Amino acid sequence: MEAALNRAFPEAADAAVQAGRPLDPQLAPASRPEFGDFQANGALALAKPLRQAPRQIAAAIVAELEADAAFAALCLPPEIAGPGFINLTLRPEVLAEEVSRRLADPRLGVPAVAADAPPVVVDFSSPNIAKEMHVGHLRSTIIGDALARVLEFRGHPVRRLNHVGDWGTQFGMLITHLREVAPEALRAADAVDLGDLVAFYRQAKARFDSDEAFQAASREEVVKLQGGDPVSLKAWGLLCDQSRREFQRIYDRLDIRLAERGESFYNPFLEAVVEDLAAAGLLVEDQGAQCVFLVGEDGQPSPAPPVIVRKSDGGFNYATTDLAAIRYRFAPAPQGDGARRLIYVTDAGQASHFAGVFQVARRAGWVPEGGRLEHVPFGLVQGEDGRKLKTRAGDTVRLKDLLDEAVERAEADLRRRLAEEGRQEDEAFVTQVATTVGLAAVKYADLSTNRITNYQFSFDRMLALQGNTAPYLLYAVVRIAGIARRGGADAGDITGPLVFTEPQEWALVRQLLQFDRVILEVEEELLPNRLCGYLFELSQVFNRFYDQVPVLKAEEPARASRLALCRLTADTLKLGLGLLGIPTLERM
RNA sequence: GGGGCUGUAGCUCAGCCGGAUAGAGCGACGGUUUCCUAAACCGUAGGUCGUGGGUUCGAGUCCCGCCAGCCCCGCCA
Repeated sequence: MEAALNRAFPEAADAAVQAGRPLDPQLAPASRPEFGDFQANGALALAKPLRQAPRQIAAAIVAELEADAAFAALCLPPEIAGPGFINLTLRPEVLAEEVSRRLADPRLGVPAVAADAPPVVVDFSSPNIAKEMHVGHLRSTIIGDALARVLEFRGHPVRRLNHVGDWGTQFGMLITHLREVAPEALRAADAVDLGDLVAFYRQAKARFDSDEAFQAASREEVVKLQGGDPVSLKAWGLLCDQSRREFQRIYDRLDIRLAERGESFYNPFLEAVVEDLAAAGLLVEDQGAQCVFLVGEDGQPSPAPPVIVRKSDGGFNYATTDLAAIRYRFAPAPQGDGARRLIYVTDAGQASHFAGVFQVARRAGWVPEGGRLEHVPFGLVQGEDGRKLKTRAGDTVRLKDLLDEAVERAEADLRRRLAEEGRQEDEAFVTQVATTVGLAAVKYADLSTNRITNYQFSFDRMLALQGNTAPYLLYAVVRIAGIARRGGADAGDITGPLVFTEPQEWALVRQLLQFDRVILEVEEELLPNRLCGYLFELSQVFNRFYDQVPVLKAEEPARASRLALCRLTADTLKLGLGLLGIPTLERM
């Protein structure tokens, strides 16, 4: 629809400006409903260069538009408003036809990219082995999954990579410590449970920070591990397996698919990374470490600390691993992923790290023509007191506990409602609804705010039944399902043209037809909250329609047209929520 | 000290390439149910968009300064 308008507009615009200069019509969606569907603001900008009144310029453009048959078939006569805005309104029959088309289209009007599109890497979640997943992993996991779903729906081959922390100094610490306090954990699977492992890790970290002998032993252990010592490798493998199973429980619960490719995967490439950088003349030795110094936008040396790719003790660090990952992901198969876009979903605190690493990768020539390298930062999860979310005891909140509580609260809420309404439902229903609503609430609350700002976590707000929340959206789907159950099952076979008369119907039509634009925007901007905002508005518009316009009791042909609108609304909500990783319900 | 992010209604947040009268939700106050799930809908009140300049026909949005909060800053990730 926008494309068609874009085709129609420049022709007229060019004609109008034959005597002048190139023209940007500044075509945009209307800022308010009473201005129609689109508005063109270009006339205002031209007033000065053309030395004409803006309304006069607008009138000239409108005259050209009206002479264009293709335009006239699409839009009602344009209106000039205010200081010189041109307001465009699509013809009702054009809108109705587009609704019909989408009803028959499983993609709901969203185009798919070419079948041979190159892979996109989405790097997200990335917990550390030997630690439990905590609230800090929540946002990366949920946002990363939603972005991956949107990109997959668009047809991109997406590599969902879990860059788990399974390598490096931390393992030296942990193995060294375990060797002393719980050697059985290094020899047999599941000798200690993960909770204990977490405690051991904490102890190891404390010793590492305070005990120089322990520090040295840990470093030595890392060297042995990186050198392929079989005993160390065996211990490492056991620890990884154990953590992996715990992570998988969370992922299964959240319905998140993820391929593990931890830091250790890049181990064989680290040496080559440093060699590449040396060959490119980027490497400088400083205080015994191999560094790449950064430059500012102007090409002058940057005051930012250098990226260290080889420590003074000869070991590699995370920057080296991240560089190896970039190199591998852009490199053509089979020695790489052949990707053209890398997306990193990590907290905003790592922004400067990624800025540095990305710059080094570019200067090393690893980023192909047209390759995109994007850090998708997000803010902290805060408690309702505005500080970093902690348990009452002051510990970090385990992800498992957080999900449990959301589901428990959803269940309590549901049972209270069932009692109030005197409804009888079996236990399977209660479990199903509580699980779906609770997890949906957690995901949606996170996704619905602009990710860059800190996010204030509140069970009460996310589970609220009104407002921009998962339960509100799920309820809209349930209402439509109710209509379908009571006689709307034939809504699929509309043969004649759709007929709409009520303003609430047109509002719903217009909202429904925005879906494709929103998806393309999320694909580009990587902001899932845009999709949430759209779905919330769609639910609101639908609820107004539902409240004020009868469907099943309407006379034909209105009844069939309204049923069709309901179906397209349900399809859009289900698809949209699905792209956020949220399943829907028929009843709740 | 350097860098990044944030600052919009009492609270939580939107605000798209700079467009017309600043947008929701919650909370407050008032109203709506012979009707498809009222978990809904309608209305009222509530704003110096942190602040001072600048650019522009037009600035919450772009540029510069300042203030406040949070985060990051060489061999952890």
